[in-house]
Amino acid sequence: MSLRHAVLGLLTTGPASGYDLLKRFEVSLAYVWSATQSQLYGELAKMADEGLVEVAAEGPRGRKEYAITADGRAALLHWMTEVEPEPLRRNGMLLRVFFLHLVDPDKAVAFLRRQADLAAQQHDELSKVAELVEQEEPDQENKSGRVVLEWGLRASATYRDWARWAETQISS
Amino acid sequence: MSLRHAVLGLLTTGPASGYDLLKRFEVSLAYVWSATQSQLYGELAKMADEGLVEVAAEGPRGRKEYAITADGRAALLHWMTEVEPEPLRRNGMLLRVFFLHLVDPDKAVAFLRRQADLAAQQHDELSKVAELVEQEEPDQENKSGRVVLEWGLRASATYRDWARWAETQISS
DNA sequence: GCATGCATGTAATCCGTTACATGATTTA
DNA sequence: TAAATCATGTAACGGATTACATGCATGC
Repeated sequence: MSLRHAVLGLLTTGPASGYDLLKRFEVSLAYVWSATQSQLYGELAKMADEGLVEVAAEGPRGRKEYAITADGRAALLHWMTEVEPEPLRRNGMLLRVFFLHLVDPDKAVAFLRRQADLAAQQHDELSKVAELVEQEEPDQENKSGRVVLEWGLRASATYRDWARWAETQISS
Repeated sequence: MSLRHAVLGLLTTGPASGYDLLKRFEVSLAYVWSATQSQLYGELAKMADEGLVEVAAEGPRGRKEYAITADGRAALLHWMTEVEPEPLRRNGMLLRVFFLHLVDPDKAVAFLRRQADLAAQQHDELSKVAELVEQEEPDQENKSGRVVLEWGLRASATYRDWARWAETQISS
């Protein structure tokens, strides 16, 4: 049920079409909340029905620009502060590690090495993003973004270091 | 598609009924892979159809004990080493943080404080589990479990420290 | 005029959750 | 004998993915 809240959040910076939103899901929200194209269009239609958004303008090629309504804004704020985030309960990487004693030790090591490499790579990419962001003028809006970025940096470093440590545990 | 692999992994230690498996999902796999009762029974029936598991024994109250087959074992090993884990792409807590500039600063701080507390609590609980586990005789099977536990310890500590740091960022 | 990008929509299928429904066995 | 636990199954619904389908506008 969070897709609509992600949409509402994105619309707080101004009206946007489904197409615009899709790109913002792919870029800024890539690792925070993902959505497919067909999911988005369907959800926007439902949200318009329910009065959370409205079509503010129509453009060429059937483009519809949606704007958040007062009801939509209220729903967003309620969800942000009154609804508890669901803890994550599915992690395919960890599920594999849980049964890692079943595979050849060299395959287990290769698996962990790969996870460490992926995490290291992600950490490097985020570090580059962080450099760019640090040069921007700070404001309220990008402050939240920086806090999320910092989470990414810390999480990827933790993941990388854990995978390297795990490798030593399996080998011994 | 990982539910079946979780089931196969659990069955490598011996035959079990849907009911047995459900409890193991709730306890050992709680934060690794969750499943509901109706999902499990449905999946076991499908897996039996496909020859990944078989009914090895029947007991009182209609109890059916499932055992992993050679095909099931092959499917599990293939998935473990040849199929890349899906990166996580949805995190409701981070989605809220991404839009945290939209709420009153005191509500934002309260949100982060709560996340820090939850993470700290989880870290404490896992620490207690770790103490118990360290007293067990080490073997191949619990080695994987310890590696997962270590992930939990590191992830919860990172999460806790990040949330405390984020609080200072929002307040300033 | 052709390729690329903009732009929306629908259908089929799968996975997951919630709720309902039923009944046998054990234990206090 | 009543309560707790063991044990399985199904139906309805909602959310997510994949694939299909279509067509306009812009820039080269």
